Amino acid sequence: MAKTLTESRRTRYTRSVLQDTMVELLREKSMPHITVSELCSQADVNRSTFYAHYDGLEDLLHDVEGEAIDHVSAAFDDLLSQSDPTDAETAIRRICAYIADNRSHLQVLMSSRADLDFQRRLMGLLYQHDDEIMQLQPASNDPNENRLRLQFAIHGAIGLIQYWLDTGLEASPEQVAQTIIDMSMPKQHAGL
Amino acid sequence: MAKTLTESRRTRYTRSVLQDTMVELLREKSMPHITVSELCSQADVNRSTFYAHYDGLEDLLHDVEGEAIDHVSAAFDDLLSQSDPTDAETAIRRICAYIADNRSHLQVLMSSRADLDFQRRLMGLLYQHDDEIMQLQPASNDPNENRLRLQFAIHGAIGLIQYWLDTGLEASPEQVAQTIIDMSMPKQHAGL
DNA sequence: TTGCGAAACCGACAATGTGTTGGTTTACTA
DNA sequence: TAGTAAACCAACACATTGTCGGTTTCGCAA
Repeated sequence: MAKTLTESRRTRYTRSVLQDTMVELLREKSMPHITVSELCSQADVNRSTFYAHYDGLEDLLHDVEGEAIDHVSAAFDDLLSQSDPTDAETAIRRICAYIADNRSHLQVLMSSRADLDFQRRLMGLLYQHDDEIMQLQPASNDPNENRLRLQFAIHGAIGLIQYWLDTGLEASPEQVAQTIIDMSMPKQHAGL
Repeated sequence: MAKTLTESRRTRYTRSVLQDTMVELLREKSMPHITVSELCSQADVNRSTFYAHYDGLEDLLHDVEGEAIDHVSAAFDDLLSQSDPTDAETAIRRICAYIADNRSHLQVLMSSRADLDFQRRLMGLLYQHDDEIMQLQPASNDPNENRLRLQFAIHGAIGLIQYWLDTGLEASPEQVAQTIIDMSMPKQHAGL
């Protein structure tokens, strides 16, 4: 959120309408094809009012994403605190279950219609827990190698989840979780 | 390319200037912040002329990507025909070497400044060779599981390469290739 | 080499979207 | 219930977009 406006019932309602409309529009078309005018008209909010709240469409989207990120982050911390800190596998399974439960918003934000910002921020979240992910892999003597593997694992996991959401969650959460776990553990090799 | 125009020295030149300018601009700013006007001014090409060749900026970008895809695809087929068809690992190593050699264009097209189209088309290319990739993995009885693993592997590989390009190719091609190979082979598990 | 035709240039057009502003109306809240 | 902040409204200057009809330039082929 860019513009700071007093927090009241009315402002909260207006913001929420704008946010919801943004998500609705993102179900139909991709970001660059959405205009402020059309959003306001569909949200039944005056265009001036929109600019009183946000700098532009990206700003609004960022706000929507932020809210989702907060939810995910909270769920994350929650799940990780519950499970044995050494048990990364359980955490992954729970995360997949969480995604399945909250598909509606995530489906839109993870799709290619929105920014890449959400994916980026999600990756940032995963980086904060990189030690748990590393745990799935055999420690390498070369720290660079670990970084490359982490990249592969995070992109792979997010890509897989995106595919999962795009295909209407055909696969079960357990199946997805297991795939992530299996694939995050590389085949051992003799080294270069 | 949308508009069909006779192939002549002049048209080829104009197209190439427009394409090059697009890539230049993409080095500075992302797609939605580029305008037709600015592109034409920088390319020193009349705006009408631009519209004689392309429907819009996306169209032009698509053209640029198409050319790159053609190159990559050709290199792909070339590499695969040279190497033992059962030897996927060698092919991956050669692909990484190819990327390192042609970094300049790929660096831009793979970045988040451009479309996601290029990534998508690149994935499509990989799908055509899914059997080679599958080869790296233990066959599963469940075809769905194979699909999920393929998703993970492809997204992981592309994400890793993107990271590699973004960080100015710090790692060596061999290192990247080896990481892809290692990570595409999942840890065995007892099944669900 | 020259001349024809296609392509590039030029200026202008309506249409659409963007931010911003000053003034009015509505509704929460103290 | 009165005051204030937020929402509405109308209008603005500005930029960009596609699309014209007309002119100039260039290159290929006779």
